[in-house]
Amino acid sequence: MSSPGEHWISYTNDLLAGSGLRKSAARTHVIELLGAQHCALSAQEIEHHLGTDGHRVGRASIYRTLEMLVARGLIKRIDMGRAEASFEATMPDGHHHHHMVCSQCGNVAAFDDPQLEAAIDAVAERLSATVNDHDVLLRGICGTCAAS
Amino acid sequence: MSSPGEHWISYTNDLLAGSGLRKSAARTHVIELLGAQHCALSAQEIEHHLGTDGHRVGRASIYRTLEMLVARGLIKRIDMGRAEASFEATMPDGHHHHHMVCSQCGNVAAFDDPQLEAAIDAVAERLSATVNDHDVLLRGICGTCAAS
DNA sequence: GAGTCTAATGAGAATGAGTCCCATTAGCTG
DNA sequence: CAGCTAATGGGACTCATTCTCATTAGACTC
Ligand SMILES: [Mn+2]
Ligand SMILES: [Mn+2]
Ligand SMILES: [Zn+2]
Ligand SMILES: [Zn+2]
Repeated sequence: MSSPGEHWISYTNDLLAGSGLRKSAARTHVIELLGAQHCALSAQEIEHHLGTDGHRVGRASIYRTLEMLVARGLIKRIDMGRAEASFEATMPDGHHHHHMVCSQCGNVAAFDDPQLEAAIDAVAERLSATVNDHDVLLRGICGTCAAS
Repeated sequence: MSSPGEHWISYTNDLLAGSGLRKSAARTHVIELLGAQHCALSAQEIEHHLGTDGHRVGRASIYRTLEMLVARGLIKRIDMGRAEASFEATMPDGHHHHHMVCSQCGNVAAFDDPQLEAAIDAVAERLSATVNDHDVLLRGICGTCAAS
């Protein structure tokens, strides 16, 4: 059984293998951690998770890897209104989700909505400009906070 | 002739007048600058504009004013992927626009799309959570950059 | 396997947006 | 005008992110 995350990991490794990049433990660990996630992680969370897993990686290397992956479109930087940015794998088929942040507890929920995607494509069509990426962030009250 | 910005300024001043806040030059200048804008400004841009206009205001007061206005829903904090956040007036009738950033030159264009708003309302309906705000950011190539 | 070249690493310094502190200024009320 | 205290602003501080640079370690040759 190969999860979508494992698919992304091998896809990413294959892509990087043929790019003149040397193999490195630091990069491998960051990529495998990102691939194991179902939602975004911040640089700090990555540093902490890797440390806990016994695969400590220098902060500079984490940021360098993230920058490199963003530049190649393999991950996406996501800003959720917090102090630090988050990063998540981008599926090669373009499939993705967006986020809703609870303004009370800060909890983040992912959602996937084809009709919203269609609406955004339509907007891009209406504006006569080339749109190649978009962010959507909803803010509101999550279920847990609503029941209080 | 009263522009929408002037309307926002008086609306804001009226609202603040009946809130136990003292009148202050610093706050007044920030509010008038924001009201004169048709799109978002960063704290740094505000500091610079006010300095140029001969109305220098301390950085701390600028941030305090922005925080206060955000807390009362009079302005909105907008993150456009840059290092600093931007802020723009929120019209009392809820009317607003979103932004498209050129990934080449960084230029920002505002757009207003009722159909997109309807689509977002529909998403909020589908998720069974209370959604009370949203951000949308498009990234792409602007007209100027496309012609190069 | 040793030698060479240089990409990659990581500790720590540097940067910079935003926050905090606190002595001073200036609205407001009587 | 006096007294009270909200508001100001210079500058210290925080903390995410970037930069520096001496060291490590892939990859390729012999
Ligand atoms: Mn989408
Ligand atoms: Mn909208
Ligand atoms: Zn919540
Ligand atoms: Zn452009």
